[in-house]
Amino acid sequence: MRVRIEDVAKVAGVSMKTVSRVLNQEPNVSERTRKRVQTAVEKLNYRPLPSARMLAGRRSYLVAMLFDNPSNNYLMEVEMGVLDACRSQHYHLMLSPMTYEGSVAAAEVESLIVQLQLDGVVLTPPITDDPAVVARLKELDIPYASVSAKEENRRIGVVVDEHGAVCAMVAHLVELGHRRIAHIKGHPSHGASAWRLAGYRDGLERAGLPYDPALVVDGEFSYDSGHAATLRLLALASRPTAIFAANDDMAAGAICAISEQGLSVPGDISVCGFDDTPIARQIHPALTTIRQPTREMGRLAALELLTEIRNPGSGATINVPYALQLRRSTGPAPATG
Amino acid sequence: MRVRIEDVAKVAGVSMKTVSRVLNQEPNVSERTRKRVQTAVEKLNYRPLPSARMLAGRRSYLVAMLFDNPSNNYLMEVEMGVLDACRSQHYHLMLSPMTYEGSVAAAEVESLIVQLQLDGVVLTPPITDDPAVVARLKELDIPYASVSAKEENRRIGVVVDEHGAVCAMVAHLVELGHRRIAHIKGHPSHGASAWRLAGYRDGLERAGLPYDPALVVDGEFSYDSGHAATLRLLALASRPTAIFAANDDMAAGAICAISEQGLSVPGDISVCGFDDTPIARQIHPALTTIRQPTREMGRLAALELLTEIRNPGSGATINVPYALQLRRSTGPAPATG
DNA sequence: GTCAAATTTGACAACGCTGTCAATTTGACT
DNA sequence: AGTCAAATTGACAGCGTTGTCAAATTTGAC
Repeated sequence: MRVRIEDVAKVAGVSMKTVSRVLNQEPNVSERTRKRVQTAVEKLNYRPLPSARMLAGRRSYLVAMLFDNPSNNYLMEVEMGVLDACRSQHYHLMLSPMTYEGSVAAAEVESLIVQLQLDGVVLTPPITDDPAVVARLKELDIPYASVSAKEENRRIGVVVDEHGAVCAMVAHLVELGHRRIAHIKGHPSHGASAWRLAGYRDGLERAGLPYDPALVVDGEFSYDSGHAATLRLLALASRPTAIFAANDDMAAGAICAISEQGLSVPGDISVCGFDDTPIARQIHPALTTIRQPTREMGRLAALELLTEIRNPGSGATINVPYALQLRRSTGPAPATG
Repeated sequence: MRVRIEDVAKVAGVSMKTVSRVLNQEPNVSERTRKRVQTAVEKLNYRPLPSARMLAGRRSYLVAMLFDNPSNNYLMEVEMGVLDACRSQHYHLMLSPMTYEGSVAAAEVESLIVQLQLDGVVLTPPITDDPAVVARLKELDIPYASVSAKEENRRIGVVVDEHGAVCAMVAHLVELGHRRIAHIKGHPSHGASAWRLAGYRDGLERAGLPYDPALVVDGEFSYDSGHAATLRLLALASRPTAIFAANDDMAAGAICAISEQGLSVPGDISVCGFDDTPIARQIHPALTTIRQPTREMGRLAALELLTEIRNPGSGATINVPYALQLRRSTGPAPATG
């Protein structure tokens, strides 16, 4: 038989309304009762029936996550985090894949929000920085949180100090003796691309190394683009001894291209990436990269969104730490070129 | 202000219940009243509120997808397919990650279904073959569809002819001149592991090759397990010239292990996998493997589920085609050993 | 024209939850 | 101890629809 809020109330020895308060994180519940209610909820494995809440409240208790598939892995991790946050607050998640085409996207968002009466939205890159979508969201005055948004679009959400992370990575390469460090840029529409490039430049500057435009080539976050970019770098008169790719996929492509040319990693050229996706550990040599706590980021972004929904104005942007993952793809610079 | 069923009733000059009857195509309404009600509905542009119907009626228009993260990629693809199907039928999807621990899982499933009044469930491997979960689902008499379930658990859902696919792969290796073909098994709890092993054996038999147990080693679908298994194979007195791994991750591990031992792929040993995950194209050499239309499978499974929900007894199991993806990791067998 | 059976209709109570507002408890200060 | 405001809790009335069951109407056989 279905467990109702009334049953939980009985077990906890309080009124239905108090249980409702705990479930919805409303204020004015003593810590002691809150605990008791939570225990009862868990014991009975209670979950509020969505339709009843929607009908009684005027909210939908629904949050959507908008995405335009940058990478299955990344997305799934963020999604798990968001899911986690939603479950802990008895919210539900709607997934909405979008074909990112400017105005179309904005219209799609609007119909989603209006028809489902969404309480809020989680944005993932690159939609975080789609001006049309962001503008529409603001017009509709609906709370939204973003994961790794550019500074100007960032009001509520979560970011990592990508700039600092890249500086640290460059410092690591410099320490290994590298002086000619190349960079493969990410897709221009992702905010991350700019941050990572900026981090690269500042990293060089801090190490007192010159910035050489010839060593910076275009990529678009895909394996193939990394492969192609690397071939261009290898064709240079004076080759780099290290390559920092703006993500792991491109770094993997780079390693492949280098091997194909009969050179070794890290013997001849060191390679490093960004993201620490599974591929980083599944190529040979394993990739030195930067790990973001992707799942945790999804969780925190959703948590902030729910906070904002509950209490407009109280959502914030959270900074989460990065971590350098040193593996076998980086090593001392070769004797001299 | 929202138009309610009461307003329609007033305009049509009948009771709310009669309006409800017309709306739900129930019998026992005279043609004359039906017309009048329909006119009123159109005039007021009335749409019943979903949450109110759900609460009063007993359907939730909610479907859940249960999973225990076998692979982010696989899952995301299936999920997108399921999502697609749900959207097309105005159903909604609940995601439910599960920690797969026998009895715990079954209890969790039950509370999910009962508490949310789910109309149906989509099962993904390995949960498809969890006896406790499947049994509970049957007891609750709730429709469920599974993706790639073992034969005995398969009532509604979608499968590919994995057996045939593996036979075809073995035939491909034989054609290249391979005679000593090894197999790295998958995780024993996945139904797929058994199918793939059986396909391997039958493939050998069809080619008139002997089955040598020494060439079949345990794995568990992970990169590392593939790596370790390969080292065991390479240590054999008489090495295989080809390795068929039960999935791509293990095949990637195998290629890495082979390179580490100073051997070349496919020069010394050919390697092939199963699934055609992104990694297949992101390692060097690119992996020969078998592609399943994962996304489409999710879509079809969900579609069958919805069919079954709407019309009990009408759901079926659908067979989808596989496709051999020939890439660089397989080549002619070496001159002789 | 009558009466029972079949058909059509309606009144009203759920459905499970939250909002409102009043009742009770707590605790800081006389 | 006594007072009063603030914090905490609870009673109860909806939210918009459908299910149940009884009432009203129509039908058809005699």
